[in-house]
Amino acid sequence: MQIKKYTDYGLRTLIYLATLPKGRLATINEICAAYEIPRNHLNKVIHQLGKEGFIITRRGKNGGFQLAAEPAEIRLDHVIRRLEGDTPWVNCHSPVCVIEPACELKHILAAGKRVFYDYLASYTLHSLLHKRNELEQIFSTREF
Amino acid sequence: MQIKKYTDYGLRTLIYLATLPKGRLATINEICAAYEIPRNHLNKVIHQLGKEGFIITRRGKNGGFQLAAEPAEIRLDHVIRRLEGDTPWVNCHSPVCVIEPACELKHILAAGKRVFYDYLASYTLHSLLHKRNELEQIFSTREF
DNA sequence: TAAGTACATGCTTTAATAATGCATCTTAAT
DNA sequence: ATTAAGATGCATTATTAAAGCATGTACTTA
Repeated sequence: MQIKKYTDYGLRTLIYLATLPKGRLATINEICAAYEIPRNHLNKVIHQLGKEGFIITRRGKNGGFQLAAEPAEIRLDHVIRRLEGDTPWVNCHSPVCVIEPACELKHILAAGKRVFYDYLASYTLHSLLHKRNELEQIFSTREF
Repeated sequence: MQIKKYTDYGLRTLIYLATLPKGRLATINEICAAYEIPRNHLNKVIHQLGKEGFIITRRGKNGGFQLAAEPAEIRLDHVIRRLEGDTPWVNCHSPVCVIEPACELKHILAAGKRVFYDYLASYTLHSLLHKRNELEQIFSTREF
């Protein structure tokens, strides 16, 4: 039970973007450098963030990406659900569980999962910027 | 984000035990057979269930194990927390995340995790026995 | 319009961890 | 003593996430 690095990288990307002046594009290289994370993996994360509509990407020279909405409009439950994948937290098939039709567990865990995401729904990207000044300082001391 | 088979096997074991008449011991072999799951893995699960005090194990000939308490006294949050391991749902170290000191994410996810387990705390092993008759029937048609 | 730079895409490989297998030990009943 | 049960530790396999690599496509700018 732990979110994937993939999801983590996505959230970190959004945090980074939120600290930039509006309209300024960031690049994949810039974010790899800032967080010291591998470009190839981040590549895929950025691509999905774009597909899901959390960021707007632009190809070509002087391309890059920026937030598609205000930080306060980007809900954490949405981001994590999409990046993490929204599968059940218990797998009753493959291999099949013989008591599956009589078993309540999947329903309880599904409800628990809902409760978890409902809680996250009260937070947005903006909630992650509480120490925005510190974040900016960390990033500023890392860029070339 | 999915519970481990290990945890799943533990829950299934408890469900099986709860359908037995009080005082009757089950064996690892019996449960592997009932669920068609590998003995070696279950072995470790049973051992931990005993260590954690959810079941009482007895070695030696005619040994086995039984529930250590009434189903209604065995809380699902306790069982899952122990079997699943109670680590944070996001890993900010190894490798270290450069914004860790300024980042709110871990606190929000930790709170979400608490909300999840608080929800599970309203359920017990008894909650999993809603279709007890069906469960017993499934088991009875599987035993030798 | 050619060159360069950025994201997009698909495939392959590696790493991490869960799951399983195997051997042996310990305990208890008969 | 023998047998049957869980306990324990190490080795192996399977699964999946993570990372690497190669190349395609879009867009800017000289």
